[in-house]
Amino acid sequence: MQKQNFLTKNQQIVLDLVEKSSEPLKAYTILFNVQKKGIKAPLQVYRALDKLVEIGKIHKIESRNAFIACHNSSCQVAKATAFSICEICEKVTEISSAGLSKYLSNFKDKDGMKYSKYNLEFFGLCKKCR
Amino acid sequence: MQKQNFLTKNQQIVLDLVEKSSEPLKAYTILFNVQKKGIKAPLQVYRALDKLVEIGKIHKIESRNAFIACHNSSCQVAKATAFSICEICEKVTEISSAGLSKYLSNFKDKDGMKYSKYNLEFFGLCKKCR
DNA sequence: TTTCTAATGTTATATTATTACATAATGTTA
DNA sequence: TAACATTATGTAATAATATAACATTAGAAA
Ligand SMILES: [Zn+2]
Ligand SMILES: [Zn+2]
Ligand SMILES: [Zn+2]
Ligand SMILES: [Zn+2]
Repeated sequence: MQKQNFLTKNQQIVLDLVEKSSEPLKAYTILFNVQKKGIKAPLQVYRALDKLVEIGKIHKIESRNAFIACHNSSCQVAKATAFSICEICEKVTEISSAGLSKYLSNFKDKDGMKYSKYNLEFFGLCKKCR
Repeated sequence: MQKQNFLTKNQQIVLDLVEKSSEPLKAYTILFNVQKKGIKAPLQVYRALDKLVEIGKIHKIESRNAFIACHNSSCQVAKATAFSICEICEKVTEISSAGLSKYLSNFKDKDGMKYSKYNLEFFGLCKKCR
């Protein structure tokens, strides 16, 4: 096996695919596309995805059950994520706004809850689809 | 059938259950609990849920695949939602903050995307679980 | 009444995700 | 190195979530 800070074989295979993709990929789409690389079962994909999400290399778009590579060095290891999603073409973009992340990271609700993480998804129409 | 602004029988049955619940309910939990009322199939539940989400009576907690009744009159009919989620006890609370909703509704990204909707989920530990 | 639309009922199936268990690789420490 | 703990893997089976397809019915609209 490998050290913590390196990716294992399956993790690297999955990450390579997700990073090459211009759109969020679903778990079974990933599975289909990595079968030629020796990954045979859903669980192998899900395990790799779990780890990659945990270390912030990819993010899950919850409303789409799909995964996208992180292209935002300032997203604090999967703890603070924001995306824009076009409801027509389904294009997803990771939002990188210092103002937004600062605002949300500092947000306190009235119940005194202590937040360690957030995920924000904006929906609308992208430039092309308007 | 009934007029648009009234709920149909199945919609009302599902809404009643979700409103009575102190926690988000999953679709199949709902199904199980409304079978005595005559709802027999998943699709009947999903159709009711879809409509109730559409009109803002309930919200879907995307990260949990679960549904919660709206307790926030100011949430613009399912267009602007924010929740806090305790990662230990799984308690979910709808956040009702004028400042937050104003900030997010006015948020513009650099790609010039026009947003019509957002969903925000905060994760952390609630008072009790800290 | 006729026609249209939205909701319903029902069956089957698709999609997404996890449990369980056996094995192997690596890290840790004595 | 040997012993042990931890993490990753492989595999099969199954659970959980969600939708497709089609027939029917209730009400709205004209
Ligand atoms: Zn990121
Ligand atoms: Zn678009
Ligand atoms: Zn609400
Ligand atoms: Zn809690």
